[in-house]
Amino acid sequence: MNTLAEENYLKCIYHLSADAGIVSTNQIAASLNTKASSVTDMLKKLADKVLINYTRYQGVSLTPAGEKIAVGIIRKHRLWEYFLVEKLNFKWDQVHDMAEEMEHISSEELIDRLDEFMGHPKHDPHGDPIPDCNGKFKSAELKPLSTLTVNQCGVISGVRDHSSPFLQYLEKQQLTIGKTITITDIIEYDHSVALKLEANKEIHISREVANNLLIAL
Amino acid sequence: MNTLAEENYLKCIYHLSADAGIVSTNQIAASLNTKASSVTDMLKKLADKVLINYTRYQGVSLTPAGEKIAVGIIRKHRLWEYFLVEKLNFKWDQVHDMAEEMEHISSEELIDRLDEFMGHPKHDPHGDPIPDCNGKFKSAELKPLSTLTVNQCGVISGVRDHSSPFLQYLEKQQLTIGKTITITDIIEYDHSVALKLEANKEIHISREVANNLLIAL
DNA sequence: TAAAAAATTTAGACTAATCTAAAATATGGA
DNA sequence: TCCATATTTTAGATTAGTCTAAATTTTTTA
Repeated sequence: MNTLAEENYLKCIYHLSADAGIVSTNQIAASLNTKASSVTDMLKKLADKVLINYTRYQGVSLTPAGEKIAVGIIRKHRLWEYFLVEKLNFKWDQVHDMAEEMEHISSEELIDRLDEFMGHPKHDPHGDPIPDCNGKFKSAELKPLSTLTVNQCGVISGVRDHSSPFLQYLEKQQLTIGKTITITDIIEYDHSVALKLEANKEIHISREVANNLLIAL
Repeated sequence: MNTLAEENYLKCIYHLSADAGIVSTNQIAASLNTKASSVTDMLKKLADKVLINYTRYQGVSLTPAGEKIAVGIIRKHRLWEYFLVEKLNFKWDQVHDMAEEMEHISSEELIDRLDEFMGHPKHDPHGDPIPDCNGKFKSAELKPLSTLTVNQCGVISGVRDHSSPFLQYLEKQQLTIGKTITITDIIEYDHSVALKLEANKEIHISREVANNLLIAL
């Protein structure tokens, strides 16, 4: 079908274009830890396969065919993450690298059966939505915690940073998916945030943490 | 660690040396559907890494390090096959190609947790023994059904041919792992075998089938 | 709006894994 | 034991993906 490298480029372009629409060569190079010249080579190949729209110097976007492949890989990634956490008892900060390998197992039937085995979960352990077998999914309207105001209340529903250190920090602070929080104070000076957890526990987080925590109102 | 190709060569050499001890370049080429010259190149690389014992024109065997890697891959393959059949309800003739991909997922912790999740199974769906996390396993003393004599009785415990058509045929004849059979007749003319299944059902199989069915006495 | 800076592409080279064709070595039968 | 045949290795080429360095194009800014 497609090579490992091709799949990784498509997935990367998909994620980057969520923010930007059109994605630049340098963005891809930075995201994949490779060089811009390598990216250019691959873009030509993907354009030949009609998986991306590409004109020299003008950046790229996915074609419908390319997007379909990317979403399929993301579906696999998130289902395997769910499996690793729910069935094999891994922590949410341990599963990313394993899922990064498992997302390239090719069988569609395998992933559909895995989906069924787990009861068609709607979200992965980090709160990201899992596309269904047709690639459909709706991403909830989430806002960074940093955009809330005092007394606003919401449910932790996602993260913008998937790194282990960040996830471990959240775990320690009990700031995990599904928890309800209420903003009690916002410090003008450094934009840090004080908030109340369910058991009335008060905690205080930096602006950066608040920026990377996504809340459903 | 090691590349996909290296892992496949090591696994292949492991399987071939079960019969022969020392394995020839041509045997490997035939088994991997590649050319002898490609095999020679890879053998040099594996010898440099001290994963095989290799002298030009003299065939190869695995070093302890090479065998350890091969057994690790086989452990993964068989555990994933067990998972696919027991948890995702695939048939025993459907799982080989998927496991062929999954055996290269690198995490040791993943495979150990999978092993635990499934209750440390001792055999895969085809009756092959699953090495434990130290690479230890004992293969039962199995004999091809074709070597039994009239009135001998035993339990179907393995197959020598893992191809879908053979496994599907066995399934249809209810000749599956764990079934007890008794030889009722051996036809001199073509060495075909008549046998009795548990429910006193009588069936008749060719010499070739009898050769590929492994029995524990 | 033109020069400087940044981004991108091209050119040429490298590695891993493969191939074909030719050369070298081993083996088995007369 | 020697030759024909089979097996294996070498030589040289190819493809995918990557790299560095140089050239080109775009963007910024003065």
